Amino acid sequence: MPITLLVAVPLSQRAAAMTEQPTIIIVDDDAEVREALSSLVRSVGLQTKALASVPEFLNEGRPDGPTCLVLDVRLPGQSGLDFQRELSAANIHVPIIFMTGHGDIPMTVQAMKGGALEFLTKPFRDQDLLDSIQLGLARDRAWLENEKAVAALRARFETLTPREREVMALVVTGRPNKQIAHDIGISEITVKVHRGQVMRKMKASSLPTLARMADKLNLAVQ
Amino acid sequence: MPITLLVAVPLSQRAAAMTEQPTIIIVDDDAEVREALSSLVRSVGLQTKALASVPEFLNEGRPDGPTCLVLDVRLPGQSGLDFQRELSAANIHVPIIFMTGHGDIPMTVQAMKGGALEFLTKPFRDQDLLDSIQLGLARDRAWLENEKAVAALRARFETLTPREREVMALVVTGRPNKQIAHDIGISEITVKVHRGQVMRKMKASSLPTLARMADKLNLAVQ
DNA sequence: GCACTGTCTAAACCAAAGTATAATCGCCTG
DNA sequence: CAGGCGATTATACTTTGGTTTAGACAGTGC
Repeated sequence: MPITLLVAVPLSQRAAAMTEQPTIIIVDDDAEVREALSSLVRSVGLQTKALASVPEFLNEGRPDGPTCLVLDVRLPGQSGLDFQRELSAANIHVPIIFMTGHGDIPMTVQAMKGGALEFLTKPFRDQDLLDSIQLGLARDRAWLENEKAVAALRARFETLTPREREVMALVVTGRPNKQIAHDIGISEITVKVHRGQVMRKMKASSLPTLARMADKLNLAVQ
Repeated sequence: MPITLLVAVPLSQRAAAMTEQPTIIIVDDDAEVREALSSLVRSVGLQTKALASVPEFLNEGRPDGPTCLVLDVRLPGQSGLDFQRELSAANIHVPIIFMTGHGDIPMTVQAMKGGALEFLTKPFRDQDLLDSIQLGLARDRAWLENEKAVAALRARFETLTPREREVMALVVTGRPNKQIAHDIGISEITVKVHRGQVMRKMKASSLPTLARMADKLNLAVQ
């Protein structure tokens, strides 16, 4: 039986503490608009970072706390949609709210398909933007929380030796020790030893718990 | 310990055989457009049903096989977006492709947020529609397959007696028999009997398998 | 009343899981 | 080369899990 271990490696570096303050990043090439939006967002008690272009975002570094991007689709250099694609390709997950003065439907469709939270046409009501921002932050908080949990799991999984990983992959399918031993050609007692180690290292209190951890890690036997 | 069983009841009646032929439902009030689209879709070997209005859809009854809706957003009576909301509220899951001659961005955003697959502006290229339809069918097939599996699980779960469900809910948390017995105030051996029954009735070959079934059923102990 | 279902329990086992101790072997590193 | 780690195994036990057989009791429906 050929056994392969598949572990999802979610390249995101955004797994961060939940205690951090939320940050709203506003990107618009028009300084006046930037300032107005920034002021609006600050008026509801949220921390903002106003930028004129996209490269600044990557240079500035990403905040650790819950984040929401407010982007003009038409930006100098790279368009907002290109940037969205780029973030997506780099596996960087941030809720994006697009704004546009002269957008069209295909552009809107592309943005929404790409996972945009909202696509506002200027002029829009302040409250619409603020509502979207709150929704974006809520989603990002949930996402960060999940990401944090998965990262913790992965860290534990990485402390497993190759053999332990192999045994774990089979254990979570529900195969009995005897069968696992036969599958990988070792004795049953050795399987038990590895299995015990896996439970301890993964901090799993029960078999169903371990199975759910494996599922979250996309651990699979093929 | 207060124990509650939560079972998701997915009101959809669309769990059907995978062997059914796909059907594309085209709704447009313009008979010429309807015929042209219908002909286009049939030209690639797909079965179509052309309708002039939305109520017809519900009267006609829904096809059992993979389905994709092609809707003009502006329809006589109820708008396409209203209809989308209605389907969603009724928990009827069908991929929807919208078409429009005079749409705007807010309308597009609403449709996409509502889960629309595509939002095409007339005139569009035939191939764009056909591509979207194929994508819609693929998604619907996957959805139907999953729905079918969950329905089968639910059917088995419903053969369980109240006590068996209670025991199952605790078993899948990983609690040992002795604790479960204490939790619900019966003897350990009775728990074992119920547990065995649960495994047989649910056709679960192992504990992790049973746990995954419970997860799919949204079975929870609170 | 009678059959039936659901629930509960016990005795008697057998199989599987889990733990502790101890020992062997290969490999790599300081 | 000594020490550590990973992997392997054995012995010896304890604890759980799981099945079978058999009996008891309450409530439902015919």
